[in-house]
Amino acid sequence: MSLPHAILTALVEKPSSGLELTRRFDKSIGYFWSATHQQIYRELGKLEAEGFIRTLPSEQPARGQKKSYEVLPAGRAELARWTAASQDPRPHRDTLLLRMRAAAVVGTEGIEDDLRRHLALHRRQLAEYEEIEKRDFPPGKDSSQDRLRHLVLQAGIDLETFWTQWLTRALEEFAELPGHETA
Amino acid sequence: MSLPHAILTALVEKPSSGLELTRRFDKSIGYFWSATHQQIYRELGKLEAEGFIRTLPSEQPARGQKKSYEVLPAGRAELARWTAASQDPRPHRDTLLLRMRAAAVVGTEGIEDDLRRHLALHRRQLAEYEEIEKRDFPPGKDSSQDRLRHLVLQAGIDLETFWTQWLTRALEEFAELPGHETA
DNA sequence: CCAGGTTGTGCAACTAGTTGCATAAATGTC
DNA sequence: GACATTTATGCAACTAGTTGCACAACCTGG
Repeated sequence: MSLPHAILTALVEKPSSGLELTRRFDKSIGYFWSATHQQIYRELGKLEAEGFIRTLPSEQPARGQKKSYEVLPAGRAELARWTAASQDPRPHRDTLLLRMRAAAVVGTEGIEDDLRRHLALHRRQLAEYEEIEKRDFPPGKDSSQDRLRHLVLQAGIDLETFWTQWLTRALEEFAELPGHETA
Repeated sequence: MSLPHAILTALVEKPSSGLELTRRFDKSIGYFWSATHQQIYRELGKLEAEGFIRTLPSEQPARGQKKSYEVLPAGRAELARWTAASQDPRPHRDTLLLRMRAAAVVGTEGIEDDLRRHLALHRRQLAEYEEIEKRDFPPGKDSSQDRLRHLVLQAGIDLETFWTQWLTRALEEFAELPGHETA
């Protein structure tokens, strides 16, 4: 299971409260491991109970009161252990490909608009990644940390590039299908 | 939710028993929507209760006795409805990218072997897809159905190609990192 | 000074997916 | 014909993730 480790990583990078983590999961970390605020609060509770993190001393705990966490040595050790441990790739699920396959047997009626919508979303995401690359990884920034982080971003860029290309191609094929309406 | 629709698609393609479906989910459909046999049996029960599928008449139902299902008109209609309905891409989770990001803060100790292992797995999968392409989509087979199915397979090929290239590049970067052991 | 929005934390219930195990029939084998 | 293996169906319990809602504190304008 990966959510606790995603949180530990985020907290090692910078101690944060639940809401700050939620926001960071909406970008950055969330690009390849999403989580809702409820998952995050629940997990923070568990991680604290296990002695992997603790609340920053300064703040007094009260409901509706900001509560920041930092990673303890045990948490860092657990993160290192998990990172080094061998793991099988998890089976991969993609609704759009499934729908394409269904469309092959029940007809393509209606799916085309959604392909266009997905194409727009992936183009937007790609542009966002390229923006981040320009901002955070100018030439010359190449400490070990920077290189690893750049590699991760590169994976995001390549995946979005794949989707835009594949969707473009799919839409071209659709245009050539018999019975297709040409505007 | 997509599992019932994955099952409907598989059953429209060919009526099957639970175990046959399980086997088909281990390849083909399972390449982009995996499921265990327990998920499948549970879902078959629900789909039957909802009137989307029925057991093939000939067979008598008994535990340990093969029981095949076919799709009813209502099931086909539901599949068509679902296929055409607009859906947001589901957030995407990747443990390996998460571990790379963790490695940037806790060190790359130990992760390299696993990258190599993943590279081998993705190469194998890519080879398998290319085999299927050669077998099932020789030039000239291009009915609408074939073209759509080929498109789906192409996505699989492109994704595995991406992973092999990205992992190769990641391993090259690792080799250049300071403190890296060169054999 | 209080009504309404924003920020922040959190519980409870639900849906989806996984793991482990039980059971029954058919088939091969000594 | 007893025994092990394979084929096939299925239940129960668990883990992971989502959705809907409640609640407290703070901040801001009339």
